[in-house]
Amino acid sequence: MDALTSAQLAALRKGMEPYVVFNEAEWIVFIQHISLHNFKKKQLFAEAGKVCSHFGFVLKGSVRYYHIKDGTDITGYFSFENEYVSSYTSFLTGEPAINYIEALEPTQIIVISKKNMDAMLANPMLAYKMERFGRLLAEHYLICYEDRMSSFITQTPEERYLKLLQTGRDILRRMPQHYVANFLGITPVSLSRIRKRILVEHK
Amino acid sequence: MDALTSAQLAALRKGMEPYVVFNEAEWIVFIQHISLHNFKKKQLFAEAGKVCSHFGFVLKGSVRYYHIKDGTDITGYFSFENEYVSSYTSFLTGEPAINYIEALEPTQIIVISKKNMDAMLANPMLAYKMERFGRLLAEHYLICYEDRMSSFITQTPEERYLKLLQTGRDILRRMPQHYVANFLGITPVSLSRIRKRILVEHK
DNA sequence: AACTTTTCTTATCTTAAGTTAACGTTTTGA
DNA sequence: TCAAAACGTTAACTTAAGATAAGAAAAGTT
Repeated sequence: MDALTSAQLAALRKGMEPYVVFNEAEWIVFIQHISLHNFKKKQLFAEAGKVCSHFGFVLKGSVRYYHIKDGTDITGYFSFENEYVSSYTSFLTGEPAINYIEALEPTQIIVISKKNMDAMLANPMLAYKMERFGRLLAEHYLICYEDRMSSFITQTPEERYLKLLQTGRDILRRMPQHYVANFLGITPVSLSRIRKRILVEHK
Repeated sequence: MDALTSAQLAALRKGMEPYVVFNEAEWIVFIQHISLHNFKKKQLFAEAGKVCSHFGFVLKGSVRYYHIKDGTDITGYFSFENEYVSSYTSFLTGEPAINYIEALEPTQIIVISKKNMDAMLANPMLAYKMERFGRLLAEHYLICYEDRMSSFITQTPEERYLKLLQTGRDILRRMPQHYVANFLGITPVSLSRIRKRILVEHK
């Protein structure tokens, strides 16, 4: 847990801008509620069975969300720079998480604890903007999930992969293929076949 | 579009209680921004290609969310009494919806238009509580989606069905099976087979 | 009550995904 | 730098889901 540089603070402020804009006085109070954490590769940000009592903003690096089922892990999601990260359900409900979140590389995350988040929501100086921030952030993820859910309902794995080719550059460039496969709801072997099928068809 | 009875207003107030509690003065202003709509069976609440500029609270009846793909419709979700309904992504972004929402029976829905919602968010008397309501409601659906997404990533269709048997009583009791099948991400024929498999195994 | 439509099951056939294992390649880290 | 681990592809086999069609049962309509 280290002090934040002004560049790091600026990155966070910019990352929050679509959701909320603080004035100077508010910002000074706000940044007293945050801290910087450095995660080594494979270090856990959240752990199944434990309450995830914090959420974060990824400054640098990336994280992987995964479940463990029958001894093997299954990747469900990723977060990259300038994205938020948490085991949201656990953070919001206070119940133990059912998934793990790990750093995939050395990763810097600005962390807000549940306790500090609640303190800000209860602080008249910040309450309104924090409610708004929370609303817009939750809505942002709601939209992501709605899109992802409907792709599972209406599309085949192959169609989902083709869509990812168009819109998911970051994931495809930076993630090992077997993680991407899980993310698409299939096995690594199956994704390998789909890729081959596409190669042959489009040549 | 009709006037609301006091019983209907009470139902809404109770339905919002987990998220926000209004005092009398606030409530009087709030209810000036809502209206009651009666939907006949099969009448549309939202339509693909059109912006869904309203959201609602189901007083009575039920609705079905569906996509049309290659000429056939695929059911993605349902809302019942005391639940909220909207093509959220469209409502929140202002872009055309990609899905339809229809009443499955004569259905009463209390409707808030985007315009009125924005007016309340801009009204100092209601702004804070509406932001909070919006946050908690979005978080509620975020949690639902997270749960549903992880079931698609980590479970087989059969496992999803078994889970629905435990927790989805309303859906199973009130929805035709071929809608439930889509909801689980499979075809009606496939669900029929899964049901048979389970029957044989557990006897 | 008679008729139509919807719903569910069943069967057949086709297609694709899961499983396991082997192999070569790349990456990692001690 | 060298051995171990991780990764991606391929193959063979198994299992389950998609597509289509037919028929029975249930629900809805006139």
